[in-house]
Amino acid sequence: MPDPGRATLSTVARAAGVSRQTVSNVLNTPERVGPETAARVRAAIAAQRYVPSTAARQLRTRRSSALGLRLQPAGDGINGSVLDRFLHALTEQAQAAGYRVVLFTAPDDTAETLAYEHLLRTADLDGFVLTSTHQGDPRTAWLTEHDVPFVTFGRPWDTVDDAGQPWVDVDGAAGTRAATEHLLAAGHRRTAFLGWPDGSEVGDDRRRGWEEAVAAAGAEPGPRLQSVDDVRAARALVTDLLRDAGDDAPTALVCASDSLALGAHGSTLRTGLPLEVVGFDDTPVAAALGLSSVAQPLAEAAAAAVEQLLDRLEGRTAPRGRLLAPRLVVRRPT
Amino acid sequence: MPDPGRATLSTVARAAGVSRQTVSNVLNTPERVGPETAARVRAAIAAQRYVPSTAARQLRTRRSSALGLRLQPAGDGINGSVLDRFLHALTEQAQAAGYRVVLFTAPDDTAETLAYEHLLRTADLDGFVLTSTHQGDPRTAWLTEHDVPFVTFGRPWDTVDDAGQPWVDVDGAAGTRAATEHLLAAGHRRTAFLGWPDGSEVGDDRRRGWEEAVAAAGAEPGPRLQSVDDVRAARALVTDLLRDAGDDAPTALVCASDSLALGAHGSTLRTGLPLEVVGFDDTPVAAALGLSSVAQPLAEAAAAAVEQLLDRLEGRTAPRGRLLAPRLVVRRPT
DNA sequence: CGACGGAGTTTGAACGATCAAAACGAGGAG
DNA sequence: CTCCTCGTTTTGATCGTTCAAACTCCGTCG
Repeated sequence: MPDPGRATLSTVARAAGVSRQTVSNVLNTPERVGPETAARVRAAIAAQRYVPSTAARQLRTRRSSALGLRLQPAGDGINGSVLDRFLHALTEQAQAAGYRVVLFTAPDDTAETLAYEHLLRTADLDGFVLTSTHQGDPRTAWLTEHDVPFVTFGRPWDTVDDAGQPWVDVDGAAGTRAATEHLLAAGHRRTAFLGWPDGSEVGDDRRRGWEEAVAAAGAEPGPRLQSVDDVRAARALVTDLLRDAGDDAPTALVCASDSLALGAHGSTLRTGLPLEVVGFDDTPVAAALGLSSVAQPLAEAAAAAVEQLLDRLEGRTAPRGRLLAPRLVVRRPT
Repeated sequence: MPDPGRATLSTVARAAGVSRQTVSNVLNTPERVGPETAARVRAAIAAQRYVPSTAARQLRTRRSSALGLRLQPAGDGINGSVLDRFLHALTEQAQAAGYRVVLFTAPDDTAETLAYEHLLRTADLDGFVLTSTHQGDPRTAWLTEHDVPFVTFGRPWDTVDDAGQPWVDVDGAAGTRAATEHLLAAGHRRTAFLGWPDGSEVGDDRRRGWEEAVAAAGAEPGPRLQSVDDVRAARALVTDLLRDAGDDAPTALVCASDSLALGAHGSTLRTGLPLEVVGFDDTPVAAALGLSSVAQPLAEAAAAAVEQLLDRLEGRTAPRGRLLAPRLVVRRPT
């Protein structure tokens, strides 16, 4: 109820001395409008500060210019800030392209598919952005089956039926490879890896980068540790390693996340033993502690995600799938 | 385009043998419909899985059932997770009430008011949720002037013209008071406070809680430190304090944020001097390091914010402003 | 010279809901 | 028996846009 005399197509048309449709054409299909008429209409639009009503447009075209994103439960929170930054960049990119981001929550992936259905019916969302995809994800299957446009932040890990879905991801292996190469170049002989339990696609990918870099350098691989993504668990594990390994102890450690890196860092402070730690995700915690970390190009990822989704939405064909290179941020502990 | 034969009021009406309007009445003004008819209609609605189109409803009623929220630039990131959790709870609460949360970004507060105008015209947002309000905030003034409903997470700090705006906030002073009392009860004699530079409303509020608790206990206040909200700066400051103070050194420290607490904690690890640190916001970092911290009831705050905004939107009158009590989470360093 | 074609523009009908007012039927009062 | 009222249900108009088809010029071609 802010403005009683809101400008509409008709008011603009009247002012410009043309019909509704012509005004509409100026906005949507300018090539159909004569240059002189177009100028007159544009002037009227500007004068009345006319902006089309998305509601009316949506009703007619069945497109809402809105994208849905499920907000995950906060989780660990250290790594959580990754999604936070992604969300920010995503909103910015979508906004620049004339789209809005609408949030929703769901307790789990299955509930999320129900939410899709509801949102599609009520809000006519044009598409969805999925995060944290994993093997056997019920969400991509549902969306594909119902022919709903979407893009995933995360590769389609299923070897089957990744039927040309658009996706964006960051090359985790390349990140840990760069981290490992950096450590080897700095003179470290034995580098260890601290990752998550086997079976997590993202985790396995990051471990692979370390393995490859060690092998490529012809170095002897240090121990390969596994811990759930928890600071204390990681600290205990690393402390045990450092105490028991003696002279064989690695002098550098590549971690699959900053949570793990924070744990390892705590262990070095406690034991006083030297261990250069590299984390993953370049969270504020890593920055605060002066830990090197692999930074995901989140703004770029968000931009690519929006681009892919819009390509699909607006009927353009484009290469599907985009793997971005992360960047190692080198710091010295302070 | 998911379902060609989408259910509408008309299809439901036909199935139930009534008119469109009756179906609409069943949903919006049930008291006007006969009980037997209502049952029949409801059955048809369920059978067709009918959900009203927000676009059509919005076009007619000029209400969108959507709330806008500006996503702040990530900032520090340690404390950033606070807004993240608030956002999650807000989405959940809004969703439960049949509202959606639409995001947008803006580089600064002034640009944010421009975004309001645009969003109101195009998307017909019903209201806004503001975070991080401060003195002389141009946003609340703009919204009030244009008669746009909103609620702030943060008190109206301006003493003037806080014209009964609805707001929700957490009692920071109560949080630091509880923290200080906890420390005093644990036997600490000299407790210090590490806050932000004077002039920040939130910071001053938190400091006040510490001062009051110390005074109430008749204890001698320890030093009052000021640092920008940065881990390294805080660590340096606390290290200096511990080294220089000698026997007078405080044994406990109340901090205005977990960033500061993290810095102080690092300082104790380095110097080896004992200092019990309490943080603020109960971020994952505090949990990871085993630091006590004051937890904001974010879910409750989000619920209260939605409630206040909806009271306004749906014409109910209710008390404006709600101050929530935080909760001290006590941990022992691990 | 009339039919043809195409660029530019207009008209009427939809999209799916709600509002306002009218219509309906049954029951009670005069 | 008629009129009125009240509770319930229906009808027509409307929100602001886009689609599809029609219309108007005007130049060209057979």
